[in-house]
Amino acid sequence: MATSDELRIDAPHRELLDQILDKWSLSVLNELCERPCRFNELRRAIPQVTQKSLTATLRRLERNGVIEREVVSTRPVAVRYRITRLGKTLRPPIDVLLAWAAHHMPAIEHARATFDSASGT
Amino acid sequence: MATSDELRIDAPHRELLDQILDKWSLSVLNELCERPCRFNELRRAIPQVTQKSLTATLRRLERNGVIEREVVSTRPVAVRYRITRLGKTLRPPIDVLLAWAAHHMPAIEHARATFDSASGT
DNA sequence: CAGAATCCAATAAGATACTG
DNA sequence: CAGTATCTTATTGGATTCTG
Repeated sequence: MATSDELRIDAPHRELLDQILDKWSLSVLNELCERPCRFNELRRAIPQVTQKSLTATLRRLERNGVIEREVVSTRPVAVRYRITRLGKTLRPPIDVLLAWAAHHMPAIEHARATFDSASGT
Repeated sequence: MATSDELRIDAPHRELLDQILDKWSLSVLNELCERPCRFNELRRAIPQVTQKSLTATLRRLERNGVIEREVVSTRPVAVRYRITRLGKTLRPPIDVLLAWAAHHMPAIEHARATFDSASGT
């Protein structure tokens, strides 16, 4: 039993995971799990991300309640992003995922090579 | 200790997770974890996916070694997709993820509502 | 510093038609 | 049945400029 509907992936769940597991979110969450960061700190920590994409990612994560944005009114302004309590609960799932990736990476690279050579020939 | 580099998300890992956790992969893997499926069975099981996206998703998953494609040469041909041994190891990470989503969905919807009303005003 | 605005190129997604 | 091919249309991503 529990084979058929143990896990239904309905649209809301898919959409949610899409928003939290996208290209840059994992890196951002990973940074913010370690310490609060300012905008340009994050840019430096994740060099490949553009300012535009980083902004979009931060907004999305904030909207979903996993990070929060605090404006420190100095001159010039400082903005500090930090992980929320809800966001912290994401750590175990993400860890499991990264552990999976790290562990199986060799097998996957082998599979890719096999696939590519089979197609390329 | 173990705060700073406990988890580095390097490019290969990010790319890998991108390929396996994308919009349709979770649904496809979920179906194939339960039983082998033919192409059109998958289409019916995941009604929103287009034929084009499903084909792309299946190729990508096959390339990464988590599913395999078997052609049964009847007339007309049948194609059977099934999960591989490697693919089965994805189940626990995915389960953890879906459990997280299911459990925290209410909190997230609340966060979204709060965020949206704060912006909209 | 922390973005918003804009423009443009590249890519992805949808719809349709066709094939072994 | 299980796709491929093609065309068109969003949607994304990068680069650049500007601002409180």
